[in-house]
Amino acid sequence: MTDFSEQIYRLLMNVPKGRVTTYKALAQALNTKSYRAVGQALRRNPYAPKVPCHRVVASDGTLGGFNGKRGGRELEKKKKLLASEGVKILGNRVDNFKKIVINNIE
DNA sequence: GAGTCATTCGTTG
DNA sequence: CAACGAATGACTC
Repeated sequence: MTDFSEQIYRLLMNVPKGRVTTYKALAQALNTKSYRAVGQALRRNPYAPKVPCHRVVASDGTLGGFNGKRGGRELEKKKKLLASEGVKILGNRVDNFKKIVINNIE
């Protein structure tokens, strides 16, 4: 594992349940410009249950990569999971995203 | 060593 | 208002 993934995992851990993060925020927290890299590490999910990749969404509040990329049926699952966490999903966007999104991770 | 990728921003139609 | 392309850095094979 790389320090990069380690940092992401740590940041996700700092995101309380019922809240979501954006790739941009993570990338900024890691001081990187490649938002993709963040998603890449999450996609592999080096830390399966510890890194709730579904809690990470695009900067627009959309589901981002989990949408229509891989069949999309997992998307439904994630949507439900997020709703279960307190994050309501409208279509493929996060409700109150602006309120639950964390633009600034410690 | 090369290819791929879960994004984002900017510009143009 | 909407859509397309270009840029970037990391991870995997």
